Amino acid sequence: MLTKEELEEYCKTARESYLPHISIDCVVFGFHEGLLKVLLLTVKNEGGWYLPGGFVLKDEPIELSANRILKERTRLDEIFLQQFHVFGDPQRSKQHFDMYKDMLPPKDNWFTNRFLTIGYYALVDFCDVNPSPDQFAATCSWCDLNDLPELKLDHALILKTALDTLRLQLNYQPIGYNLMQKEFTMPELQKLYETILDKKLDRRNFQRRMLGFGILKRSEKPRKGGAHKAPYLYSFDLENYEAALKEGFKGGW
Amino acid sequence: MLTKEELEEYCKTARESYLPHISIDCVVFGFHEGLLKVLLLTVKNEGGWYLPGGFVLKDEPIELSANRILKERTRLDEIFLQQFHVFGDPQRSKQHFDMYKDMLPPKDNWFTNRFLTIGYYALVDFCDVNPSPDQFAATCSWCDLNDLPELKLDHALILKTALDTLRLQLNYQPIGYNLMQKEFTMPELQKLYETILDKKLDRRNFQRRMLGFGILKRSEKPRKGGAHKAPYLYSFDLENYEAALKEGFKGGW
DNA sequence: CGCCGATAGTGTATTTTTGACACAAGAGTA
DNA sequence: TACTCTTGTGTCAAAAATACACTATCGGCG
Repeated sequence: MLTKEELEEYCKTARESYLPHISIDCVVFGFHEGLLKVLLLTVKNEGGWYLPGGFVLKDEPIELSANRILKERTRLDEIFLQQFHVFGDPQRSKQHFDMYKDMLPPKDNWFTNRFLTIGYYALVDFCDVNPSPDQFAATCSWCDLNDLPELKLDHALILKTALDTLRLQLNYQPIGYNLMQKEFTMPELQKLYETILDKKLDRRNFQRRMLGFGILKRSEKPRKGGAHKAPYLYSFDLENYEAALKEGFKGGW
Repeated sequence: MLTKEELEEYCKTARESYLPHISIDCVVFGFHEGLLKVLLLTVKNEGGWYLPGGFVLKDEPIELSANRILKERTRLDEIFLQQFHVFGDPQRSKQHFDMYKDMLPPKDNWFTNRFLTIGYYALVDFCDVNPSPDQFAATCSWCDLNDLPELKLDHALILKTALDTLRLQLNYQPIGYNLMQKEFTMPELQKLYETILDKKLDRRNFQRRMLGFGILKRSEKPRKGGAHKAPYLYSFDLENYEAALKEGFKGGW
């Protein structure tokens, strides 16, 4: 929560720099140890969790806005970002900023405006990311999708919509490629599919089908270390992968 | 094109009523005689074709905006509308309204603002629609998708994106239901699928598969009149249809 | 009235893909 | 070396997709 002076300063800058009434919220997905994760923030001096979000500069393409916002708020840069929905309920942020309501007259107060928010989902390699909060955030951390805290605003809806989109686009977007590490085992990839689809898959049929797409390259050396049979390592054959995505992977899961 | 007085009046009303920097454009699809059609407008005293579009009232949910805009501009009401993409290039409308640029100072001039536009696609029963232009439009008419005029602004991109979305969502949205008349023949439905997918399908396999979904009811009486064997009439079994859509029709085309 | 052309309805053999399942192989551990 | 756990691979039956051919019925025409 901001002091009156901070609020005034912030609102002034915001009005000068950003398009009014428009925001962007990002759902950043990562995958680690068989679990889907989302990057969430908490705000200083305030309880509750938020998706990383921000505003659109007056002369900035929105794709770049989304990228910039993520970079500013989480230090992530040049990652896979995909617009998925606009949330335009006039009430969606109405009560939320009540705390600032009386500090400034409505016409000066950026936060009592109505905001449409454009939802983007992002896919990152969990291991590449070292979440670190920006000046406004107290914390920035990965949360397990199965164990989410309560989210502020309509961010739970945005998150759910992102997840539904992910599920629907699994055959048309490079989701595996962007969420997995460079090299991975077949069981790890299967776990990702199972998590996104929320459904158990048969190990052998999954492997047959995946290999059938012709988008995987098998590395010579298996991964050692576990107390079991060493699994082969795979990586995506980017050329074939992209060609296959244009058609979509046929068949359902 | 507006006179200076009309422009002043319009800008004043717009600033009072609408959210700035945000617009909505609608791609209205219809299907008639085996061809996909799109509803396009021309503007009075100006060449060129546009998608029907408009603005969001300050306190209006965007879904209602889209509905209202279509109603105002084309008299269509309560039709299937689906948000599909936001177009946010800062240049997308920059040059377009140059004709109004010098009539009013930039801060008063609604049209020299940057606009993000939210794309909606709409599906209507062609026969229900009697296109009629509103006060701003000179004409409002169906255009064949294979024979489109040149579109203003980035409306060609918006239209193409809508069409791509339609193709991807064919198995998840009630596209057939909303584009076909209440009763239709199997070859007519097949033609719709062929048109959207831009691909020939086998008559017999199409029929078997469609019937296999269990979403069609066959009417007792066939359609008479043509100089050929009378085809059966079908209609959608709405209950099964909606249940099936939740899962998605499995398999590709 | 019967034949023709065109379109619609239905069936069947073949191939491909899915789904279910079992066993062998390798790596660490006791 | 035997055991456990996990991964890799093969096989068979069922289901689905594909390719293709025949029959039925309408209106029109001689």
